Amino acid sequence: MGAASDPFGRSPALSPSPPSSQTLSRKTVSRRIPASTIRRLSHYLRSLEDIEVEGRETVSSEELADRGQTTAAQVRKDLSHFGSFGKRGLGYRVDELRGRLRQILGVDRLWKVALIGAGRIGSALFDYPAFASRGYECVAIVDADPTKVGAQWGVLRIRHPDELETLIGGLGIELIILAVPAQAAQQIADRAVGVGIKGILNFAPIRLKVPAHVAVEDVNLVMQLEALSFAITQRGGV
Amino acid sequence: MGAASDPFGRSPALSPSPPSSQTLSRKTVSRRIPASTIRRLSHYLRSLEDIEVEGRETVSSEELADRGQTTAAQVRKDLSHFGSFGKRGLGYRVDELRGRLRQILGVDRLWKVALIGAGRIGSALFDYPAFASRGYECVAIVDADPTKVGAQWGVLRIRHPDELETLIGGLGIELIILAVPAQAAQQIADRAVGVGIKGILNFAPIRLKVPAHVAVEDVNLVMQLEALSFAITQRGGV
DNA sequence: TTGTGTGAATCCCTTCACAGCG
DNA sequence: CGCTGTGAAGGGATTCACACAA
Repeated sequence: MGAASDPFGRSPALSPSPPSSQTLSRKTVSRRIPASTIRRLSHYLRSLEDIEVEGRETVSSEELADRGQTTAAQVRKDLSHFGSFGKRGLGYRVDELRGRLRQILGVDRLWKVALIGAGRIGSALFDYPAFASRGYECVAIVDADPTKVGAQWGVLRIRHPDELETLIGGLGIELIILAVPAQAAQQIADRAVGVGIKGILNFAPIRLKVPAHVAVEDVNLVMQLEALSFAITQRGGV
Repeated sequence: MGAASDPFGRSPALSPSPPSSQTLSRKTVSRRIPASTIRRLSHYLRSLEDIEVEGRETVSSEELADRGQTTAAQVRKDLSHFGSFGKRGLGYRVDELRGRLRQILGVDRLWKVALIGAGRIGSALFDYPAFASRGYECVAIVDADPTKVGAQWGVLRIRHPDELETLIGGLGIELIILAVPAQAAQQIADRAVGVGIKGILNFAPIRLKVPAHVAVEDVNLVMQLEALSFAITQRGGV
């Protein structure tokens, strides 16, 4: 199974396998990081960017907590997994913490992404500004529909699935966004894994089977809608 | 804060407020259901539909577990929150369990949904077959862009945000899909809450502030991409 | 005998509370 | 004095193990 992701609800924690030496100058990242911590780090990063725009230079764990619907203790505990970034009595330097979080989350570099599936979802995601702003760059588009193959999207031309391996290998693609029908998803994933893909953002409503070194994040909007209708239904009596 | 959702990482459990009498003939649903249980129920439902297509009449907790990347004990525990649906020595009747799950998740009826924001994401979601198959029907589209207002999408015409309250009230809309820019999201949410909306599927990367009786589910693709790059980055040493 | 339903045990995440540094 | 960093406590969710029903 994929390392990241909650294929749904499982995965209590991500294990950053080898503590390994690394750019991050911190206390040998403690073995197991809760998946929820990572999600929160992502929010802290966003908050820090907002705060930076507001011109502030330091933040307290409490303010970060308020903006993220957590507690100050949780913020500190989350950060403590990776080191000590704050100054007692003062708080955190906004720009410094932002940089640290970018390192930790791995968004201090460019990621080459392939978009597999140029349907409705695919087209919404292609060139999605939020992705680009975090260094995720779509460098290939693949679709099986013969009427789409060859079409020009921005600077890219839609490729035939036969070219999948060539594209991934040739362009140094590490992540794929899988936005194909459920029946096709596993097969595409297998092929991508075969040529060394490292992570999959999966929109197909199935749990992909991939080796442990491949990370998978599932996007399941129906599930989320069902979580809403459950909450609403339970609440009211019927 | 909204009842459902994990504005990110928090919300360990959803509380089905009043145990209340209800259609479901089960042992007065035990006070607190883990959010992860609900996510899994959603998967079980999907698996059951697949199994039904395959023509099987019963399933064991073990098979359900295999298809959903959980354990048999977890499946039984999840279901036990709502009653005893299986037969010892046999398993679960596929059609019966499917019906129960549909009741529990609240998808045994139609939900009227408004799509707020007719941009890339909105257009990908409009008429999304997976939504319709679960009884979520889009009955209104709203967008602030003057060049879009009035445009015809299928049987619907895009409406001006001024009409938001009228539409929600007049059409009996209970859920909104919020696919507008971050700056506009809170304001729209407030207005929708003001006219009695019950749930929000939120694509804006902010934590909406809503009263406790309103459910919110956040969709945050950047966060998921960051979870991938974190997992990948940690794994390899750099 | 098979596979469910469930208390008990375990594990992990969050919260608490405070020592300690700036 | 203020606010971080963190061991310890607490609370939930998952896993275990088995009694029991079909």
